[in-house]
Amino acid sequence: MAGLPQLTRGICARLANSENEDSEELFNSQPTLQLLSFKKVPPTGGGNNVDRYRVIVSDGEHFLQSMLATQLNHLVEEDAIGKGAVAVIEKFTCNIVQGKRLLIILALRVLVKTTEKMGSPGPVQGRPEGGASTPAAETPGPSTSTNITPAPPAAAAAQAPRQQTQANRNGRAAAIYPIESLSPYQNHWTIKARAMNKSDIRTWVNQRGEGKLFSVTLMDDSGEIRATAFNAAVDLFYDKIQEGKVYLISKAKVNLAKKKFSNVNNEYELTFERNTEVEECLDVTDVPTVKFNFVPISGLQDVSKDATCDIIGVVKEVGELSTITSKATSKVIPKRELTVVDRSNYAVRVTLWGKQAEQFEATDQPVIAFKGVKVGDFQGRSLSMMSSSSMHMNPDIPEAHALRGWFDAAGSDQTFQAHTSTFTGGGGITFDRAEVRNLNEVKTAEFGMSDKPEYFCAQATIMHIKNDTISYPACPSQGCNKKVVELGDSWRCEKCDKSYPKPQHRYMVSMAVSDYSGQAWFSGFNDVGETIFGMPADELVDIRERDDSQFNQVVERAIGTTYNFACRAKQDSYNEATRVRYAINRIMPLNYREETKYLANILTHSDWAR
DNA sequence: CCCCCCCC
Repeated sequence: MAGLPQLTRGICARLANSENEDSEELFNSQPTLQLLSFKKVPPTGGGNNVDRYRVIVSDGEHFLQSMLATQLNHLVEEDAIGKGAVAVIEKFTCNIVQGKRLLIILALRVLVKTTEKMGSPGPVQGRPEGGASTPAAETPGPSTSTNITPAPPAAAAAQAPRQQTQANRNGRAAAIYPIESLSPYQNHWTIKARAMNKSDIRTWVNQRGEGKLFSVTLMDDSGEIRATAFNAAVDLFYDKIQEGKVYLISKAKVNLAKKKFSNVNNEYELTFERNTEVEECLDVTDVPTVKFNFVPISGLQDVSKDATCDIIGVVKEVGELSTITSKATSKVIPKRELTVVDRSNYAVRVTLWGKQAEQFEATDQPVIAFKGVKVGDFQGRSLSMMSSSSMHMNPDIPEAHALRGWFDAAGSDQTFQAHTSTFTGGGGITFDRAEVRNLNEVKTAEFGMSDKPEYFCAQATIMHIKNDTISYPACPSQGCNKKVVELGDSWRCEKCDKSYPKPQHRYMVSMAVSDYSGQAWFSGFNDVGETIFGMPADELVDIRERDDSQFNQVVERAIGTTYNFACRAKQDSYNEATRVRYAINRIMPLNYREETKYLANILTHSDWAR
């Protein structure tokens, strides 16, 4: 084996049995190992959507499972490391996965690439007693201290007090661990992370007592973790930690995160304690600012209620500042609604609360990225800011620039589809190909003949629009939609018990639609009118009053377009006659890319293709 | 150790 470096014999067994050996000497050693095999592991869904590499490492005697930290993936992808490579593992940590120690490789340096397997490693067997007395690794690294677990006597006594100075004295940077490597099983770490989303100080009072807390999300290029400080730790760290700055943080407690309370993508969370060390770091290279995982607004229908998501869009409208009274606490809370649109041609309402609602100012329809906003089902889909959400106006990211360009060029003239609510709490709010019926079938299969409404989808073309009444004058107060009556020079809403100088017209459209099998009359409300006419009802009413032929043109233009519909069929009695009426729950312009994909898929899988 | 995030 001449010419090949020495492997750090025995290290695999020590690591495999290291639960009783939480010694910094072991964890700070830099063993030389051979990388025997690589396997790409697809994302599990829980984490960030990145492939990972499982690597079998060998010390010549035993082999051991390990994972590459994702920031090292490029080494595999660029073929810098591969089967047989011998490397110094410069930094690593261990997690316990299904009762087994799993080595996580955080940094490595390749010594030599060879295909020759060194030694004849076998599996680590049993749990040799006295693991701590196995010979130390050949290349001990700098030591830092442990703060909880008693390490084997020799190591612990000598090193405990040396915590902070060690790194400086060696003239080496402190060993920085990526956030993704943090786990409760390992406590010698320092992270270098940007503080994002610092909350206000909140107080609580409950049966178990009272206190105060604040929390902050810490982020580096490997991931993010939520950190919380309670009581005395609030005084220690609240002022020190500032939004957007980068800190070296160590000795915080790592706990399992309670997933249902967090939208931060980490299994764990940190608690700042009295002895936690937080030091601002001025070298902020490679510490990202914010990470987004944007969902198109059209895609919100597939995000479940109460989940959080990231959205980026143009603020089409800024609502007035208003207030609501919380039912639970009867507190009065300021709120403001933004209407945000994106290139999916959907609009969604985002609610800001409290100070943020009061202080919101936007000139000129800015692009805003929202991180961690909560998805609600009001009017189909709505979004709401939470304390852990953040809002980033005109962020300097490609998505924002692309949106700006699109909106300024074309988007501002567009009409946007809204997520619409279900009327009865049943299905039928989304277009679903599995639910598509041809119109002949709809009319003959006794759809909607029962007492309950029934739902179906259709792909059909507008053939005719009843144009005598296409809209009604509605109450302008948000969400009321009630018809108002003209009284003198004002318009009265019975429901709101208020008069308004002007109504807001809302569409109520009846149209004949047709597919290859037949024709049916569908009716739709405001969103349907806006989709087919491409303008709000007020505008079309205005056109009609000014110029009837121009109005007819607008209506004519809507004829002949094909849409995907989600409909509700329901029995209805009118003038003593019972018939079935078809209401449009959702109308979707055809997405030809999607339609083509669907058809191509049918062709590929049909008998004709064989 | 919080875990509320509101209303239509």
